[in-house]
Amino acid sequence: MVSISDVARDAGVSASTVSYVLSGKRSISAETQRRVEASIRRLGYHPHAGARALASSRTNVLALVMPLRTDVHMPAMMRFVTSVVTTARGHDYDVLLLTSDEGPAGLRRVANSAMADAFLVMEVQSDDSRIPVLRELSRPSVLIGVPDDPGGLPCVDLDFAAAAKRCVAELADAGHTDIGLIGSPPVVYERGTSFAGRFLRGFQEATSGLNAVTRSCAPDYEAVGTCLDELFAANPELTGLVVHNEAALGSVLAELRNRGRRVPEDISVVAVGQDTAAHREVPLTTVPLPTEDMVRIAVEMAMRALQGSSTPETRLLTPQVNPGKSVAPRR
Amino acid sequence: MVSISDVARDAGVSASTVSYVLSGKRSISAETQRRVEASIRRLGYHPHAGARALASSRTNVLALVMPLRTDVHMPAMMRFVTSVVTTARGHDYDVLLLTSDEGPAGLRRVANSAMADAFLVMEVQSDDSRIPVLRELSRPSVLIGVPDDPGGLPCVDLDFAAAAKRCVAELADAGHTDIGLIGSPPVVYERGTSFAGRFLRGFQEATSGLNAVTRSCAPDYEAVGTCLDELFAANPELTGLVVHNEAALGSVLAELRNRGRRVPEDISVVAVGQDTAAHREVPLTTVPLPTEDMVRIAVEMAMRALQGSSTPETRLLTPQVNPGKSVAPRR
DNA sequence: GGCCATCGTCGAAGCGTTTCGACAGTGCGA
DNA sequence: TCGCACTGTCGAAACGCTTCGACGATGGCC
Repeated sequence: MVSISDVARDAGVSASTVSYVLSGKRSISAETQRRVEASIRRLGYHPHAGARALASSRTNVLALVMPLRTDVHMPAMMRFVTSVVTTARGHDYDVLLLTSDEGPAGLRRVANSAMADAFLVMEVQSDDSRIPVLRELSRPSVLIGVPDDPGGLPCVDLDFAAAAKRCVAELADAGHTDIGLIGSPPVVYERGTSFAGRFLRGFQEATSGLNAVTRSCAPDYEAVGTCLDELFAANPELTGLVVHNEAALGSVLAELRNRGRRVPEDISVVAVGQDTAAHREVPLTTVPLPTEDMVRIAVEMAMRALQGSSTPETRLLTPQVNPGKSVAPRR
Repeated sequence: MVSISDVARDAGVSASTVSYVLSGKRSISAETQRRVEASIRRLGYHPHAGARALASSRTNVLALVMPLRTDVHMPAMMRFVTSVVTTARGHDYDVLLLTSDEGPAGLRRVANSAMADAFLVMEVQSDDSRIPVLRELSRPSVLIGVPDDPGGLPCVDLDFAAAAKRCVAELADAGHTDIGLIGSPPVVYERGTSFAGRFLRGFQEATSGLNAVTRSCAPDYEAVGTCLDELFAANPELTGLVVHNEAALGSVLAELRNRGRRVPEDISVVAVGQDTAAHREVPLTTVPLPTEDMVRIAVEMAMRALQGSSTPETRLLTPQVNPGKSVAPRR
C-alpha cells in the first residue's frame, strides 16, 4: 500500500506538505503543488480512510437508514437509494447502508464507532421510533419525510397537501366535479405514515365544493378491483380519479380498461409518483415525487449541519404537474 | 467519545486486555472478562472503526457494487440490496453502497483507501467491464451473476438453464406441447446479460421435441400486447407460457385476461422470479430467484476469501418450483 | 523440589493521517 | 536599514486501536 510518506519522499517534501496539498488548508507554492500531484498520480496514492478518520474525526461517509417496513414501493425506494449515492459522491461522500432492523442499537453503533458523519433517514413515519434515538446521537441527521414532531431534526418532503390540491385542480380546471381518490394501502394509514394523511387532508380540503369520494387501497389486483367498484358505486357520476398509490397504479389502469372505462374519454386520471411504464397507451398526467430534489436538499442539509452552521428546518417542496394526456375536459 | 483506555481504566486492566476481551485472540480469565464487559456496557463503548481499520487493516465493511444500467427490475434489485445488508450484519459486517457510474476509478478508490475489505458485484454482464478492474484489486470480490469469463473470480447465480428446463417440464408434465416464452427485454439480450441467454438456451434445449416459440419483450404495456399477439399468431395452439420477465409479468397477465384467455383454463403460465402481487386471482406457479440463498452464499464466499482459504468457484443454484394454480392439465 | 509449559496480563510499538506550532525566507512600509 | 507580516514548509504530537514480545504466576511432571 502506498502511503502519504511514499508520496512525500517521491515529491521531495514532507508528509504534512502532501496533506496540505490534498486539503488545501494552507497555502502551497504552485511548483510544490504540481510535484506532489504528479507523485500522487504516478504512485496511484489514495489516503487511508481509517487513518484519515482517526486523525480528523471525519469519515466522509453518510449513513443511509432504510425503512423499518418492507411494504413500501420498491422502485420509488430504489430511486432514493441510487440518488443518495450519486448525490453524496458529488460532495465527496460515500454511503453506508443501514436497515432499521438492527434497531436503535444499530444507529448508536454506527454513530459511536465513527463509521459515518451523518445520517439520512428514509420513509419517516408520523411517530417514528427512530427519532428519539437520532436526536441523542452526537451526529447530525436529516429526515426524508415529516414526522408529527421533528424534535429539532431537519426534514425534507414533498408538500403532499399541496400535491393533492394540484391534482384536484388539474381535474377541476377541466370541469370535473365528481372526483375519486385511490389512496395508499390501509396499512400505510394505520401505521401513520405522514405523507398519506397529509395528502388525504389536502384532497378533502380541495374537494370541499365538489363531490368527492375516497378509498384506501391495497396494491393487489383484487383489492384494486373492489376499490374501483366501491368508488363507482358511491358515485356513479365519477369522471375524475386521483391515484396516490404507485404500486396500485398499473392495476388501476388495467382494471379501468377491463370495466370499459376509457382514459381519458370516460374518466380522467391524475397520478402521484413517477409514471414507470413510459410507453403507456395514454401518457399519464402526474405529480411526480421529486426524488432528486429531495435527496439533493437532504444531502445539502446534512453537509451544512456538518459544517456547524445550520438551523434545523422543515422543507416542503412545491409539487409540479407533469402534463400528460390522461385528463380531458368533462363532456 | 469513550475510548478503549477509558474502559481499561474503568475495569482496572490495561487497554490491550480490553482489546483481547473483544477479539478473543488470547485467553482471558473469567473474572477479568466479566469486569471488562460490564465496563463496556456501562460506558456504552464502541470501538472506533477508523482506528481499528488502521491498526488491523480490517474494516468490517463490504462494498456492494450496483449495476451500470438502471433498466433492471427494481424490486428484484432491492431484494438483493436489503438481503446483502442483513446477511452482512450477520457476519458483523456493514455495507458500503457503490454505483458503477464512478467507473473503475471508484472501485480503485474504495479498495486503495481501505474503505472496504471485499466487493460484492451485482448484475454482472457476460462481458463485464468491471471484471478486469476487480481482478487487479488487492481485495477479494464475489460476482452475483456469471460472466463469460469469470477470470478467477468466484460467482454465484441461479442455474438459469436448469430453471428454463424446470419451467418447461412443469408444463410438459401437464401435457402441454405448445409452449411460448416471454423473455427479457431486447436490450437485456443485446448487452449480453448472461442469465437471459442461459435461460433462452435452456428453454430451447428443453423444448426440442415440442412446438416452442420465443419472444423478447419490453416491460411496457404495449410491447406486452404485441408480444402476446405475435406468440399466438406464430402458434395459435399455444397452451403454455413461460414468463422470464418480472417487470412485464403484471402486464402479461392483464393482457391475457383482456384477450379472454383464462389462466389456467385456457393457458397455463409459469413465471420466473418472485410473484410480488401476493393475492392474484390465481396464485402463480413460479421458479423464484433464490435471492436470499444467493446472497448468503456470496457473502460466505467473500468471508472465506478474506480468511485466505478459498479457491474461486462458480456456484449455480438448483432452481426450485413454487407450485401455484396457474398450470392446469392440457384439455 | 526444580524445571518447563501454559495462562493471563501488560507495556510499547506501530498503523497512516491531520494539525499545530515553529521557523526560515521574502517583500513591504516606515 | 530595520522590523514585521506573510508565505511556504517542516517536525512532532496526537488520534484509538491491535499485536507482539515479555514476564510473573501456576501447575504438572519427573
